[in-house]
Amino acid sequence: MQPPRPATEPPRRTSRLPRGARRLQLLRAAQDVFVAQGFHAAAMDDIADRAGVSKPVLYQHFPGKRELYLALLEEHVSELADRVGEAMGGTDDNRARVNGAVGAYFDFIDAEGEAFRLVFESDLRNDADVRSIVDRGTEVCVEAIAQVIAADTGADPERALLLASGLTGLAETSARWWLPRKGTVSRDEAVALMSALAWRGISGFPRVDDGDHLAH
Amino acid sequence: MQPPRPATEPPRRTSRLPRGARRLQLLRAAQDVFVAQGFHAAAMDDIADRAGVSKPVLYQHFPGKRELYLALLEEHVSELADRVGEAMGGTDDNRARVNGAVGAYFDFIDAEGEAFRLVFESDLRNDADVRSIVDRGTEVCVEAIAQVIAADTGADPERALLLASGLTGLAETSARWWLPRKGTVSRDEAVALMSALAWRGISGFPRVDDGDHLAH
DNA sequence: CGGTTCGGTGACCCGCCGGTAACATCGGCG
DNA sequence: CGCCGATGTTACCGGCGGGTCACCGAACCG
Repeated sequence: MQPPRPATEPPRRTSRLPRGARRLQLLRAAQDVFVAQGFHAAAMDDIADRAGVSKPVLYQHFPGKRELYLALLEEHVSELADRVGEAMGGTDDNRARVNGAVGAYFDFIDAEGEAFRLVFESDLRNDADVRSIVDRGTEVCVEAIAQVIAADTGADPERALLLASGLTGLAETSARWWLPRKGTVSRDEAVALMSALAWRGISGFPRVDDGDHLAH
Repeated sequence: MQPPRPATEPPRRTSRLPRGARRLQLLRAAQDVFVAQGFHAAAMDDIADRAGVSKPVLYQHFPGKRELYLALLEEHVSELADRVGEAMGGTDDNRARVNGAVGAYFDFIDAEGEAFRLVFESDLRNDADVRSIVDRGTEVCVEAIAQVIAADTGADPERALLLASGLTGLAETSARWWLPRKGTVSRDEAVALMSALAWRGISGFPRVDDGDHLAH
């Protein structure tokens, strides 16, 4: 799993690294620690130790703990938003869109490193910047889906957004439920099942020319 | 050393209270502070201040910050689980069950005091006890729903649980999306819309006698 | 009216951890 | 070689906040 380490992995501590490489290594180490312990329980010393380096090095690359965290958060929020965006834009078949979007959530949550916990289980949601980044990410996903719903059912924007938010919740929550139970249901089967649920639900709102009688 | 206190100290503080009443008041104060600031940002002094009392009083009623938090968490997790349980047990009509369960999530999230944030946005999820309480709560909700699904569609337990978890996610996420937008869509309309989505989805899995071909 | 009790307080302790200053090396270059 | 500027390290500071101690005063009771 680890990238090809230089065979010169001696008993020595990490040899000196150029700035760029060190920075990436620190980001990886920080992600591991933040995911495993959360923001508050993670100490800067833990992160430095995990990178085989001392604390001041961290501060040579990042101005503070919060900023380090924000960088990682931003990265993974964008990742999810991109995947969902691709699922919406990559086809004209709405059934495939649903399948793709549900798959995007499952793959994001099943990704190596459990980075999704930074996004969905952040223990820094009180921080205004964190809240703003996370909320903006879900907003992007919800809006991408709502746009398709509005276009293909004629639902007014408010209701399309509400429906879309429900679908993202369906995908996110079922993926998180499934993750520790991967052994019993395969990824493809789970995605197929949840896509079927979502599709049967949303395809029940057919195209109309005025969107006023959806909720009966 | 210090001349007598500037006697201009205005009127008395809070009147004395019997133990039980004080305890309840402290719980209310703690909930307000924990909801507004999260566990980590909340200081015991904040909670005591809000109750118009000094910190040691807090420790006469609760052994520590964590325990105080756990008491509140437990309370609200049970509340949600009870509401969902009632929605499942209160009727035989599956359409009504869906409507009731979705309504339960909306009401829980729309409740005075925003206590739902303790459950769904806890910044102490790393704590083993917190995780256990929250997970157990969602498990109870998911199982209650899954049982009905399994009984009425013949789906095997694993898949019924997965479907049920998706439905809870749909309700929870859409309710949280709706909350700050109450002004534009009424509670009843939102519940009706999301119930319709969920019902169309789940009622597409009809009763069968062997549960093996649901996910095609 | 003296004393016991119980609700309540100001002041303090101390461990943890984010952040920093001062010092140590490695390696390239003229 | 001897300098210099990056890369790293050890050791420290400071404050925030959970938790505690010694004490106070109102009421109640005999």
